[in-house]
Amino acid sequence: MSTERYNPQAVEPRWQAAWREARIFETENDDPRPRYYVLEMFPYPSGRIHIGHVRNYTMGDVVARYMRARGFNVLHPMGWDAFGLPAENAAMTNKVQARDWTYKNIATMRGQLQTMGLSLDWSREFATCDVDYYAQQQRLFLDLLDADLAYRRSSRVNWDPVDQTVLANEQVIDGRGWRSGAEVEQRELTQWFFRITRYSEDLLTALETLDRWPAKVRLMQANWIGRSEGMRVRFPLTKPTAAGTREIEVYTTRQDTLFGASFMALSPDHPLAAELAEGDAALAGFIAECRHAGTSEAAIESAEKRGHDTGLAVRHPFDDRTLPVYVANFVLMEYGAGAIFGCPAHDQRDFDFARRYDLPVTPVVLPDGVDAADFAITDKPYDGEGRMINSAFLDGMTITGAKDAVAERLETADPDSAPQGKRETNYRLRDWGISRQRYWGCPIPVVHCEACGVVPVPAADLPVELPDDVELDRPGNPLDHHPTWKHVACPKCDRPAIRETDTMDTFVDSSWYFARFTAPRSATPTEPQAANDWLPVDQYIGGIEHAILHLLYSRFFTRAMRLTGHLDLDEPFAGLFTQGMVVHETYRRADGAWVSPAEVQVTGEGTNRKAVETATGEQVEIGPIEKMSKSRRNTVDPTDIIAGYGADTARLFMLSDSPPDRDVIWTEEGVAGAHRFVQRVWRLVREWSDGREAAGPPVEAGDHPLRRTAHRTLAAVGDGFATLRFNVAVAKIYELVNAISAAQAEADGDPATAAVIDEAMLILVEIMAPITPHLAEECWQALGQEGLVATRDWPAADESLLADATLVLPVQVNGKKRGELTIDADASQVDVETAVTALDFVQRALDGRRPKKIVVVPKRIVNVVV
RNA sequence: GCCCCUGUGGCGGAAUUGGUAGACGCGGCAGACUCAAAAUCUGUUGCCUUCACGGGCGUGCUGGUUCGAGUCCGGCCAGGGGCACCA
Repeated sequence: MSTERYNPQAVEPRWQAAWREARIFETENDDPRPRYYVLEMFPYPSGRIHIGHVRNYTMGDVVARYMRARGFNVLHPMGWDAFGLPAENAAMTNKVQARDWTYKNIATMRGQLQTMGLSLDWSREFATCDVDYYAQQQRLFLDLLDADLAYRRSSRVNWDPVDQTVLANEQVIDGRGWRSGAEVEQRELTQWFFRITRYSEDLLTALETLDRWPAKVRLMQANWIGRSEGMRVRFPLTKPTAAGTREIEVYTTRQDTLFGASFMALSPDHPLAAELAEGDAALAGFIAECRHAGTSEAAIESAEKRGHDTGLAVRHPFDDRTLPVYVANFVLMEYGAGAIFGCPAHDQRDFDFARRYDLPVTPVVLPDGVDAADFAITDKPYDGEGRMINSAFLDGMTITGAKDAVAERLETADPDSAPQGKRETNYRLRDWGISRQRYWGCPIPVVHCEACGVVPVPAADLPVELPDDVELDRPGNPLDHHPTWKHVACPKCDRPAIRETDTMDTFVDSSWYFARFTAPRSATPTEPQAANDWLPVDQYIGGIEHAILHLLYSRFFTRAMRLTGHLDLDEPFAGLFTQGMVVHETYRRADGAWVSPAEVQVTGEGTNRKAVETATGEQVEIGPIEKMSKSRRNTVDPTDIIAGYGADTARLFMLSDSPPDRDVIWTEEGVAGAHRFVQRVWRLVREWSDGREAAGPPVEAGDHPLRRTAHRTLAAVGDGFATLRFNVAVAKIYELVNAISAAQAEADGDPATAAVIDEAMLILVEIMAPITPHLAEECWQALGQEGLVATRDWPAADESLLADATLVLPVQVNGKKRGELTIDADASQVDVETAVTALDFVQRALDGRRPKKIVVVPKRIVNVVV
């Protein structure tokens, strides 16, 4: 008798249709079961799904299917992050509309996702470029404006003079525009911002409540927010400037080192620097030079600490010294006070500056255990702990003590003058600039009127729709040079006015989509009840590359939506999982051209592995394993894999072996291995069901080790799914299959054993269903079961089978394993000690002496110390 | 420069969270079936030593805590990631 091979091409579409017809994945908001919201970061519709999507959505799908089996009303939606620059570029290159290109891609990718057999609620699907979606986003913008969380200000931006557009920092490569190649200028432009800094402290402290987030992501966000405690200190100038400036305010976190100060430095953008430059051509030149300096990483790293002496001086607050005032290229206007005092002995940057300009270096912190006479700062500043020296009333204090003492004194004003300083907490986090001079994004719904200023578009006039007929061939903002679009009547005074032509950063779109999924057709941005019921997302899954931007913006936006009454919670994602990338080795021809894996034949082992280009027979070099990318041509098309092996094989492979948060190396052998397992399970099930009659009529399941294995596997796999340790769950499933095969080989027609195998088979199929859902349905049917596995409740593991009646305990002598002890599971500590002492090898080791100690760890191990 | 993570067989990795290191898979080796191949099945597979029973070593290196360390602590080495003039 031969069993046909499992044919995924025929089987998978059939079950996908069955699920669709039964509408089992469409979720109702008023379902009485407890809720569970699983979400994977929605894709950008670039054209085709890639293998990273397959991994991401498979993980989410296993969680969704598992939680559904556990009795939850599961929300598992899908949508499209559909605005963005690639659509504009494609439109330009291919002479199509950005909209058409985007929706065509969405259709393609939806079809591809549907071949994966995902348990998605497609009835809630939307794209962020749907007018319905961005109309609601415009309402949110108006609410944020109202709440003073959105505002306009002038800001320095990267400006590409050829494309005539603002570029994000990520789009500036070595000081040049990534597309045009033109040298990027710093330009002062009026931009829209979201006031994320209002929540700096809250966004930081609330990280502690996110206990189901990776520690790494929380740490990255904490560093990004960058809280530091210090103080503002005012230094009086020895004489007022011509324009009447009398003092300089600085920010410092090291007020303890005040007695080590040897200079003051202003940012080139500091108002006082500008004031002085009016009468000082050399200074004006220096400032211009600073502004011109590159903003690329390399430029900053190699930039020397340089300054320009203004000739001014300030008085030290605690002694009668004066300090020279410089304008220095390394001081940022955006942070603190835009001015610092320099303490060269204890700060690398200040040290470099002092060496260059020959300023004094006075140590004021003495490391513990070092003699003051032996301590000198020679080639490196000291930034560690210690006690204060050379610091008058601070001498002998710790750094912390000195910080408090200085703050105390500076904050306490003389009766007839203002305090000289004030404690202040600063954050690295900046407000979020959302203006983009782009076409394919959500229009910012305001109008500029000469008489009335910035006027919000009235809610009744929303949405502000994007026009279809834009010219993308000209440089600059297509909305700005559209002939009619921007010309409107002022909503306030009805006189001719101009629409805002900037659109919103696409990160705004993805900052609230998870809330929209809870009521995707609502006429308001959310239905607060639905949002509050579903949110926070119980399990969010996506790439680590969004650790800061998307995840921080979403946390801010949730707070903003709470303030404006759209939902009532702070944290959008209760559980976060960051999955690793899919990587593949690279192949390169002698002429340097990359060759795709599909065009290569690899043979041999280890160092003898060779790759040959199939078409030419030419040997190609096997390069390092890298993230799949178009430029390296080391991508694998999921469509080919699914067409060749089936979705279940692709899904199984993605979850096998590699822990889900680590990178997985895509190999042909690995995929083939997963496919072999799919075939093996099918063969096992088919042969069993075909031969089942021979095993006799069903009887009570016998007491067979397979029963224990099956129930333990059931418990372990459920646990693996719940904790997203899919690779371990898969290994346990393999073990169960091995155990069933072995039991089957020995069963030999025994009806009691056959009944145990029957039970184990059903458990196997049910625990595999979340991973390989099509195979599971097919097996379920082959085993003569009714209905769909997809709608089955997760089977309950029999607790009594999870523990053994008899244990085999490892026995150590002096911490080294020397043998085993077989004993009843409920044996007492004394029983175990007695039994262990009687063992041959223990007797030999004791050699007549009494053991010094016997350590018995219940149900685990025994250690005899002699 | 600062901060963080990781290091286990030929490879991906597991280890009940301080308790039998190497589960499971890939690869290898040996065998069965076959005219042959594919597919499938069985056995074996950390290193050294021994005819064998057995013994020794072994989780990057090094020291420590402990009856017991892959797991905890100190120092070092290597690889990866984040931030980057943030005062």
